[in-house]
Amino acid sequence: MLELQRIRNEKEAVLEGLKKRNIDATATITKLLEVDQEWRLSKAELEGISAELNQIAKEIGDLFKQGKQEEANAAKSKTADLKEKESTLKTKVDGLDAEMTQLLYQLPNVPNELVPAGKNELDNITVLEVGSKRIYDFEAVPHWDLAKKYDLIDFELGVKITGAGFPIYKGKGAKLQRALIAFFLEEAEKAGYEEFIPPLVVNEASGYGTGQLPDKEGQMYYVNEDDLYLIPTAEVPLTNIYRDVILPSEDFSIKMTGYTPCFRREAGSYGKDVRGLNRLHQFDKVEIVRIEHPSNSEKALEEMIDHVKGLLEKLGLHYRILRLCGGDTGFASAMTYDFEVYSAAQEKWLEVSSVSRFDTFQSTRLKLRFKTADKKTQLCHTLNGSALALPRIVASLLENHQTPEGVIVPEALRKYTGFDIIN
RNA sequence: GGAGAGAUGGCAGAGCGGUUGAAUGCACCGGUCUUGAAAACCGGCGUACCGAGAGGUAUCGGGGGUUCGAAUCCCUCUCUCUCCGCCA
Repeated sequence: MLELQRIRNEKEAVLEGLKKRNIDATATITKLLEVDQEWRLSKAELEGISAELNQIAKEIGDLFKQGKQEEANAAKSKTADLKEKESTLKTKVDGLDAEMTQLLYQLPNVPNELVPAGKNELDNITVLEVGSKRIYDFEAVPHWDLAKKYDLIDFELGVKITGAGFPIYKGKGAKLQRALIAFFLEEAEKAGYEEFIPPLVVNEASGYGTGQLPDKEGQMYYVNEDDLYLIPTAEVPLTNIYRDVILPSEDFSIKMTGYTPCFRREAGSYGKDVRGLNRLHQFDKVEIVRIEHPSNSEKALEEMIDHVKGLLEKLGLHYRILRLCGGDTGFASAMTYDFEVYSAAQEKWLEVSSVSRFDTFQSTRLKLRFKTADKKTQLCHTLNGSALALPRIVASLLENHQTPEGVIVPEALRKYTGFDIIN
């Protein structure tokens, strides 16, 4: 959620920034400022009346103490009118307040100055490409066929047990999952991230905290009986650890990591994009989350990017990094870098990681703050990234490391898998 | 699932319907003392919003009610704890 203060003070800059998302927020913001203006006036009036009532109540108390019953009772009669006004104004102020919140929820984050304007993925900027497309001297096979050939993943069996999008990993396929998770966690630990194992279901407040609610309500699985949501990413429980927290000093840098399964309804997906491991309802992911002083979030983002680069390089994957354009940047994000690995077999780039800085967009909702040296409270910045999500990494590994003899396991992974080839 | 108890400031823990935004202790910050530290003593110490400021308002789990006045009374929801049952 954008800070109201910022919209008041930098209206033009906010509008200009949102244009990069192809959003003309003029109407919303004009309305918002109107409501805000009225809210402030009404609130001032309300508080004046409350003050008056408080004053009278105090006087009545004193009169009773002095035994002046009659005067006290006389004073009581003065309040009826004020109470009536107070009640009306209270309703009005609450209504305006709710209206502002509603309007604020509609506004996405303002993109960072580096974010290019643009509509969709075509406008993203490739900032780096490492490696080159592999040339095959045989027909490259897509991962879903490889998974079948080597009996690694059974998609049909998953349909039987649960439904489409819930694959069953078996044998070396299962072990590869476990190896990747261990590898990613250990790399994160080496980079200074503390490991957490959070709950896989969260309450409503947590959903609002990181911005999944109310924007993406339909994307999460919902447990009606207990009013809980299955997490779509470890970002939700990990970041919410710091909901309603005021860090005691401005000297902090919180680095968390966690492996969790992730659950996404993916309503609206269809066709080729969902083939094989490309899009699942349940998948595994190691997430990295950071909570930073505003002055450090730029550096933190760089570090996270370097971390993900390191992972992909250790896995021997050819990849590129995109700086997403305004239109492709997520609702809550101020700037997002996507990592994509090229799949020759599918003849397309697969998104394997997304690293974002949210600035104060999440911490506004989370009420995540820190104390400055002069004892003021100030909002923290939050960031997060996948490091990494498994399915498309598995797809990439299978497709890019395939040989006629089998799939070669990257060196870095072997100590976790215990085997060096899948055949 | 059944029965009971409870929810107050960073923590612990008082609180009669009327200067209680809230005693007290601990923690924390500043100071005095000390060569330094500890101890002792003095002072400070929640959050949010409105306001240029003075100041005002709200907040004792959430919501509603009674009252001139609610942390204190009533209703309701949520959560926590204890015991019993069930179970990994």
